[in-house]
Amino acid sequence: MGRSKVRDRIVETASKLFYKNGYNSTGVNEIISESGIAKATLYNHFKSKDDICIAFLDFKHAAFMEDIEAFTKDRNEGVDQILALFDYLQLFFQDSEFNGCWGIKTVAEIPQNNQKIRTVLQGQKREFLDLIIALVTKNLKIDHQEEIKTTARRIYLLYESAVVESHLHQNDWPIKEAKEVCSQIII
Amino acid sequence: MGRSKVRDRIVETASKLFYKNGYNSTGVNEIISESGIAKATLYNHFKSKDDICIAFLDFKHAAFMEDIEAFTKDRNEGVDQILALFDYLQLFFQDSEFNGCWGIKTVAEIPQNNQKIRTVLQGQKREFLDLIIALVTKNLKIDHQEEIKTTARRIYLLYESAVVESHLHQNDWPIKEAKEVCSQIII
DNA sequence: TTTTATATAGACAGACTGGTCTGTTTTTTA
DNA sequence: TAAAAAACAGACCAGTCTGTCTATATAAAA
Repeated sequence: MGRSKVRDRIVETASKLFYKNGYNSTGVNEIISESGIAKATLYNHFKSKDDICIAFLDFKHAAFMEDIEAFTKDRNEGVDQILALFDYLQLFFQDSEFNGCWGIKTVAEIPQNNQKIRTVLQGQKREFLDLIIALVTKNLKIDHQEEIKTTARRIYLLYESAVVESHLHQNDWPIKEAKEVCSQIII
Repeated sequence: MGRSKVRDRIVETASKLFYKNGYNSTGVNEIISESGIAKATLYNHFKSKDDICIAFLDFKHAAFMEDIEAFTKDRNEGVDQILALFDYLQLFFQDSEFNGCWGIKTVAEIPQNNQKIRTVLQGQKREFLDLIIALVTKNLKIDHQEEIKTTARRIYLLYESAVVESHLHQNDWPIKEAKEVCSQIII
């Protein structure tokens, strides 16, 4: 998707800064000085800071989906592939750059009326839910479509709370507990 | 705790605006015009906007703890009092003023380095967890202290995800699913 | 080589922010 | 009634922010 080298560098730099310091705490001047490009160049590629925000969300989401898909695929088929979600999160948590859920935090920062960014995030979470649905379908022997969906939703909720709460409490007990509840659900 | 009528009015107005429109989107000028007080008066009661933020968090938290304690107490002893947490949330969700978790959203808005507000929120979540521990102790016949804590933490996680995700998806399925998983845990 | 597109640096506009200060008026207390 | 405390209005300050603009340099395409 990278339409140009310069554009990629902007998105990568902005993503790093947005995730580390927050959307509102990161000014466009910081983005341009950090990525070593001119302001006019930035506004040549993005019509507004909000547009960079969407590119940031897309960038993080795409990397996340790719990573987690690869990570789960490496496990033995069955419940392991589902529980791997929480092992992935555990690694993510231990990373020094872990800073919670970029999506939820970013949406919390933007004004209420900015529906576009909200919609983008909803779509991404929906995609993540679909990934879990695929995992459940493949790894658990469940007949009813409705039960698959329900199970996936519950795993999704557990995962999401594990991200947010491990970040908030600066401790990995939410990840461990969420994984444990998950295993109770799927076994 | 209301040290004065004026102070109370400031906190109530600021809380309403912070919760509805967000912390950064609400300026002190808006707070003073909405509450009909002078700017000097505001800065006579609070040394900075951050201080108003803490008062806001305290105000919302105190009301929440009081409400949820009263709400659960009204149910029959046993699992009902625990599941009532999610019924309370369902009512909260249906309220036109529902706007997610004020704490998580506010902390997401403030700069990384503002440790004070983070610490306040952690303390409040810890208090909420203690409330759940008390509920579990009272209503479930669990002997081991460690198992009580573990159970409470899991209920806490389910509740938190239900708040955040029902808000994000603008739908109450997270509340229903969280409640269902909770009942599986405690029965 | 000339043209065209895209990069550069950085000044600038204009709106908005949190917070201070002066001076006046009202309310409470003694 | 006199004194003290706390409210008022609002100008003002210093700084931040996004986004625009000018003018120049570079690199690719014709």
